[in-house]
Parts: sequence; structure tokens; C-alpha cells
Amino acid sequence: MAERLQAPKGTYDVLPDQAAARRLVERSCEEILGGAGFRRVETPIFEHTELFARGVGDATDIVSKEMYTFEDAGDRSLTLRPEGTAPIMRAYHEHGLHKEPQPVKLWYFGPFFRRERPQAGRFRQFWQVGAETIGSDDPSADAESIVLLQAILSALGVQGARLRLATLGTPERRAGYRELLVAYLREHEDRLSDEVRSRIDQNPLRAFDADHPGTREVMAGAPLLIDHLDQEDLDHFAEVRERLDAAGIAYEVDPTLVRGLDYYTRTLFEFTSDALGAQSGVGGGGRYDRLAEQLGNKPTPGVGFAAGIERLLLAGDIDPIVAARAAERPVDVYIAADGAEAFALAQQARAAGLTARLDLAGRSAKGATKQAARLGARHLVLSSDTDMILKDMESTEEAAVAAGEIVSRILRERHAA
RNA sequence: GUGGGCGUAGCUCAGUUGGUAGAGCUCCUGGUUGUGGUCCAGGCGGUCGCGGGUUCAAGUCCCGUCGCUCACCCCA
Repeated sequence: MAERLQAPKGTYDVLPDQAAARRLVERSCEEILGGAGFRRVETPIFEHTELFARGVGDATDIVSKEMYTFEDAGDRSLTLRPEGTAPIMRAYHEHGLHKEPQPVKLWYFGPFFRRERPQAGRFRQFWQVGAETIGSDDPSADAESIVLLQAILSALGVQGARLRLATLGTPERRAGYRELLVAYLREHEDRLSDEVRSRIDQNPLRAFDADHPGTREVMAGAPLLIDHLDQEDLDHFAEVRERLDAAGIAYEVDPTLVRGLDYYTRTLFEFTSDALGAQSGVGGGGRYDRLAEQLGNKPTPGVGFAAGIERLLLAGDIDPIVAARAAERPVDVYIAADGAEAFALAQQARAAGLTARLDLAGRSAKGATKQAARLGARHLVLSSDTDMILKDMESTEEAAVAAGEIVSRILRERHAA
């Protein structure tokens, strides 16, 4: 088995049983998002590397070490898309969607790629569903994103999902706050854990999550972002919360919530579930009012979310067996007769709208009967010396019938029933 | 990039102090069952992840390597 090829690390095959469950997830998303006025779009699997470098941010983990990047024949640098928002914003401007009535509401469902070490709920090729509302900075758009993601979670039976909410304000304010926090951490460096200390410059916010006693004491007195935001941003956040309260959505405000994408402004949110193991985030999102500018377009506000399909399947209660069974088509006739005549019969049956299966395994009469029963076929056709034998699988009836008569006979019986 | 666990048939696994591979399920065939779903018999299927080493002899011991998996990190 040494040289046997297998799927690359972090990828997986969707086998028929799983495929049905995934289709169910897709259909739920389509219903919920379509019902809220989102239209589905698809963008390329690869994009110019620059789109992500500028959109997601050079310094983020995603861009700095997790992208699948390659050169094409023209020496252009291309990258398998690691996320969906930047491509959609790109398409929005490229195709003049900003000329349509605003906002433009779009959703997507497809594969994304990140070169990380795989573990439970984390793959190198993974699927996401996402929805973006572009062209509105109304707090209701933020709240709508959250409510819709919540609706998807509950439609799929994700139990006990927790919603955490925060606001980031503007990038300028955030940068200023960051300096403040770094300075504060440096000041108390000696009391921090080694790990937190070594990551002060890379991810100072991480210090808020530490278990280390000394670190916790220091963090209790640390400056908070929310105390350093503009009034406008605070008002916007208050209005988002007002709407969530009105919708009866439970959440907790977590001033230390972080996301690894630079384009977020103002509202930030994440749903987590205990059913997932270490990768507890099922989905999240936020507002990205600066993204359009970073991509070289005119300022355009936007807000959206993304959720991981694999994680939805892990945390939800979709039974793949039930889903697969529901997706099966009932078999009207299983044809285990021999030769060209049997082949022609299968085509005739299908042309008449019947679900026909032709035995391709050379089964014996017993084997064919077993297979027909397994498929839940209503009729079975076997060879005989002269005509063909048509059996009704629900009774013991069987009759010798000319090949040309079989289809009409099945149709007639079906009508009678 | 760093750690822990694991690698024997398609699947779930057993293989005793080292003695040249087994079971159940699945699949196929025959028989049985008042045509299938029960039962019986048989068959297909494995270079025991790979490469070295120790030994008369290694799935079983030693070293290396690859893979899977969980966790750190980060995120969906």
C-alpha cells in the first residue's frame, strides 16, 4: 500500500451518503437566504494574489502563510481563494453592480483553500456558505446578517450555539488602540506568560484569552478598545444591538473578539458551538466598510458572514443515512435480462418516464432478485426462452411478457394503483 | 512550524512470552426458505504503511521514514 495514491492532506472525498447531507445544507441556505432577497453568485476558484494581499491584509496569517499561490504561464501570481468576501467585492465593482439599486445582496456556497495543519473541523479544502450585503451601512443590515446566520444554524439543528459580538470601530482607531495595548503589555511584560510575551507584537489581543494567572491580573487593568472608539461607531453598535434585542437574539458582548482579516470595521460577530472540538467557530462575520477602498474602488460599505459547511455538518443534527435515503429515487423496474433486447427495454422505459436499472453485473436470477429487492424496485425483468418474465416485487405475480409489452404493462399497473 | 495517539482485508477489529496471516460485516455463487429480505456452505479480497536492522525465523523487538488523527497556533 506504500505507493497507493490517496487524497492530499487536508482534503476529503464526498461519498454518496455524505453528498445527500451536504445538498440538504445547501438547500436550507438557499431557502433562508433566497427568502431574504440574497441572490446566488459564483466567483473563480483562483484570483490574482494581490486581491487577497490587499483585501485580507498582508500581515494576516491567512495571507502570510496559508495561501496556495502559484505562477501561471504569464508570470502572474495567482492564489486559490482563501475566503469569499474580497472576490465578491471585486466582482461587485468589476461588473457595475454598484449601479443597481442598493444594497446588493449576494450569497455563495463553494470551496475555499488554506494551507493549515488539518484537525477536527479544519481542512485545507473546505466549503463555506456566505452572504454579503453591499452598499448599505444601515445597522439593520448588520443585524440581518446575524439573524440569517442564526436561522441557518437552527434550521440545521445546531444546538447550543453561542453568539459573541463586538465592535472594532475604524482601522485608525483600532491601530491607535493597538499601540496603546502593546505599550501596556510591554510595561507589565515581567508578569505575562512566556507565550503571551512572545506574541505581543503579532497578536496583543490574544493576551485577553490567556489562562495564566499573572497575565489575567495584568489584563484586568488593560485598556479596552470600546473605550477608544468614535461616538458614531458606538452609536452604530448600539443600534445593531437594539435590533438584535428586538429580534430576541441572545448574545454576549466580547470586547476581545478577534478575527484574522484586516478588512473588518465596526460590527464583528461569531457563533461558536461546543459540539466542534477545538475549532469551535461555526461561522461569523462583520462589517467591512473599508474593503472597497483597499481594492482600489470607491468607498462602499458592506457587511456579511461566512459559515463552514463541514462544521455545520459536525455541529448540526443531519443524519446522513436519512438524508441519503430521502434523496434516492424509487426504482420502477430492474432489468436483469440479457442482451441487446434488455438494453433497448431499459431505454424505452426511461423514455416513458420510468426509473429503470439495467443489471450490469451478470447476476443470476437469485442475485438479481436480491439486488432488485435491495433497491426497492417495483418490477423485475428476467430472461426466458421466448419472451421476458415480468415479476411484481410486491406480490408473487409473474408473467411471460413480450419485450415490447413490458413498458406499457408497467404503466398500466401504475395507473391502476 | 511544535507536540500526543494511531497505522493488519472495502469497513470494524483479533493476532497470545517472535515460529512463514484470522474473525465479523459487505460483495458474488450454490443450496434452503411457498421468487428477495432467514439459515447453511463456498468464493473474491491482505507484499500486516514503507525502508533498514537484530534473529535460524518478525505483524510481533530496534532504528528511520511516510501517512492518518487530535491538540497548540489560527480560523470557517
